[in-house]
Amino acid sequence: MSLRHGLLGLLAEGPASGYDLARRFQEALGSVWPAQHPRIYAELARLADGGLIEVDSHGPRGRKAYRITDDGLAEVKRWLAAGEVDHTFRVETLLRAYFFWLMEPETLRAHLRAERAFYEETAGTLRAYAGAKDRGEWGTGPQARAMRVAIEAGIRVNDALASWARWAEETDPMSSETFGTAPPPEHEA
Amino acid sequence: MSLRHGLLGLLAEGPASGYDLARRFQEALGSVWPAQHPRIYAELARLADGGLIEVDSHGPRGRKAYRITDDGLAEVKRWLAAGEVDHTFRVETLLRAYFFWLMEPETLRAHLRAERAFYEETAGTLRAYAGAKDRGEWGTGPQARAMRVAIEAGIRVNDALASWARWAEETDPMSSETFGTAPPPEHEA
DNA sequence: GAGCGCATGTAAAGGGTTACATGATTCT
DNA sequence: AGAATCATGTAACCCTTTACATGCGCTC
Repeated sequence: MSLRHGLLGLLAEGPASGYDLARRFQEALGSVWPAQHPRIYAELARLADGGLIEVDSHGPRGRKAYRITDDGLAEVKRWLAAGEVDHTFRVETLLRAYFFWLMEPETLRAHLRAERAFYEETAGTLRAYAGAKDRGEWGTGPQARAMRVAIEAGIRVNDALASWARWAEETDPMSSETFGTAPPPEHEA
Repeated sequence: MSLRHGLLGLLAEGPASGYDLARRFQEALGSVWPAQHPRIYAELARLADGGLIEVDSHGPRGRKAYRITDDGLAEVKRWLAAGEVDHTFRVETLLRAYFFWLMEPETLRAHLRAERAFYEETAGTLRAYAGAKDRGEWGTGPQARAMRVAIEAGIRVNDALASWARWAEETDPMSSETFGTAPPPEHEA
């Protein structure tokens, strides 16, 4: 359950409404932690109930902005400091790989091509963002720096998966006698 | 909802009971797709209800082994062939990176060290598995080859995250004036 | 004044986790 | 005989997704 802490973290940057948070979750964290508005509104109500956030202001069409409280800020920091990191890696691409042996060779090749294209494109997009950050186009404050670090992780992971898909295409492991006879693959960049 | 297809995929290798599947999900897919036994038993009941699997045999202490049906096999293959891959990347490490700016410098350094150690160790373990596979110690059939490909993805992703954590430790982005002034980082292996 | 985007929510159904419960077999 | 482990399930709770519902304010 990290939606709770994700919301607190975003609110630590400044007051925001449920609508804002839904948009920012989608844009900034969407590929890492999807969250739809119903859950966000529900969680905001719970957080307000627990005194971790409070209503900051009322705006135009029923808009309600929340502000993080001292208790709330302490809670995010506690969460970040506590080492209990869940290292589960929920990525469908990896799950599917276990079942490649069930696929027709041509289907598999098409799949790997598409995957590689996707990860290469994503890595490229992230690199462009990173470049903009490095040129200071998004500010140089702590948040911008943290975002830069997060983007770097995204670049490296997407690169890794792109290179994996390329490797899998090239060694064509499911239709040849590659394994059990050939030397282990080199781990190039 | 991929537990359904994960179960079908495992059953495509041969009959198994809910208990078996829970163990295999934990061991083989646990770091990628966690699944607890209550959900597995429930899903098996649903799959049997839909005619995608059927009871294969009854064993010792109430053991019920299931077998995949032709419909079930067709359904996994359909799923694998359909290109609708969800590229969401649910990894808590990445989520936390967005909030690094809320951490004390020493806490952050300790966190990055621990993360790097974890990913390096995991990559090492996977490399050992991969070596065993390459020596043919786990057979050379289609399943073993698919497993090898999946492990390769794990190695590359864990390496990527280890190298990211090392990079973040070294550039110390949250306590220095690295960004907005320095040249972009090199993307070494 | 028509239409779009803002903004909040409820409802229903399903997915996932944790705790509880039970009994059978095998091992020592 | 006692302990460990095999094996299946139910119950409660929470998280997540999708669909439905509503109304305000701005722009054209």
